[in-house]
Amino acid sequence: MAYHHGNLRHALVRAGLEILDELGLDALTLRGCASRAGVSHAAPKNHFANLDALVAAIVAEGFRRMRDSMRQAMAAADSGPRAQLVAAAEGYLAFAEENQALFRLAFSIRRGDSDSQELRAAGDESYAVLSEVCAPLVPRINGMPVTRAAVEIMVWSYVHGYASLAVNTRFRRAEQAIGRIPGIAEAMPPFEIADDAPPVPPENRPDGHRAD
Amino acid sequence: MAYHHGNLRHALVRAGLEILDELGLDALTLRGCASRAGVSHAAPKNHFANLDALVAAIVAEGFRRMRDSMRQAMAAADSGPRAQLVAAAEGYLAFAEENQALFRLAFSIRRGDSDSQELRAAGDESYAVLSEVCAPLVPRINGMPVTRAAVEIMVWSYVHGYASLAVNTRFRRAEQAIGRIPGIAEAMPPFEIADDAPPVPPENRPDGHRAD
DNA sequence: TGTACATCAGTGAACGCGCGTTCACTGATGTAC
DNA sequence: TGTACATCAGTGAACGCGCGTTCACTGATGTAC
Repeated sequence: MAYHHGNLRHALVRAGLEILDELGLDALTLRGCASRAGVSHAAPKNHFANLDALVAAIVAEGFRRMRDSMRQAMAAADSGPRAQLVAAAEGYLAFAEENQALFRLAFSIRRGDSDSQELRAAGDESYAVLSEVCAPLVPRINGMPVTRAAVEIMVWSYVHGYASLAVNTRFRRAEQAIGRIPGIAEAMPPFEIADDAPPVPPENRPDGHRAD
Repeated sequence: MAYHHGNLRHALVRAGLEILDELGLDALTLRGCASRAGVSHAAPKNHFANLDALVAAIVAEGFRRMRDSMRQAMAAADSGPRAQLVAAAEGYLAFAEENQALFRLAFSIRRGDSDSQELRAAGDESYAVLSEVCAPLVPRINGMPVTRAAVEIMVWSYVHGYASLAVNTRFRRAEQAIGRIPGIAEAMPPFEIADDAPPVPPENRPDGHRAD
């Protein structure tokens, strides 16, 4: 390998993802990433100011993969709103199960105003999928109108909670007895679905993910 | 302070809880707990074989406090099954919000067959509350019968997901716009409630929390 | 087209830090007689 | 009731480890002329 790496920044993120996958969260260090990328342990300094910056880049890539996982499941499913909602949920869950350490990391780092542009954008892109599949849901609970944000939070809470428990606890036996993401298809949304609902344009979506 | 501490084990757990609360997860070390408990850093060895053992004891205490938080909310609520379910959910959420680092820790440590008896018991006690308030829910979704475990997982996923997102992300503005735990009262459970349902005896409860 | 030179992205040794752990020790406690 | 002694729960110094960070350096790259 040449003295100049070529794309060390990207290689470090890749190394970090591999380390998370193979060795877990505790093994994610600057030195470890550098070593796996085949450079000296001081080299990352040229691309990331500190470990937090590298972690942010890794998590951003995680959010993009999560988005891709949802999109992929959606592409393989029927095009109806309900099928798309279910598919997005299953993509979310699949990502969590296949990238456990990354999933945990993504939802345990402190997000703040100082987040990198990249991290914000990746998080938003992932959330946008959820928002999109929630769009056909009529924002009304038992006849009472609610906000779109409320609809999204309810769906997100359910899917995220299920994924989180699946990754962090051991209720697998019970899960197998009842099928994946029970109720998301038939019962979870107490919402009606307007099958011909137009998608909500991005600028009208609540930014629940970053709201505060 | 005497040479013999008296109840160093308990003091170390207490110290750990304080450290979590004040300094966060990263600051939770054997040395830190020892220091805060006012003993030398080698002293914990007499009570905990290693950091994991201390963490297990801390998390066990966390689960007991979580149980207490739910019980307390339930005691302050109406006695009807629906009110009790909502109260338990709010107790769960309140615990998560008031003990963020502890909540994260409790659901991020690897649980396994080697878990201490204390940790298992505490986790079960906490889960038992959830199981109890789910007991009046008729295990049927859209007319289709499901297992009790499925009911519990659906409710738990929703409540846990909401708590988890509230702690780990920033959707507070949206939350305030729609009220706490939206839908748990009116809509979350797609289950009928049998108001005169007898509580499920413990031995018949699925052990979803530790299922595998 | 070739040369000089500034800039960039690496190297590798060194540093200090806090961590868990070990170990010989010592003071306090409690029990046997 | 007093004494001997085993046991227990601490102390404090020392160790090695991996971490992030610093710093003088050097090899590679690309641009000006």
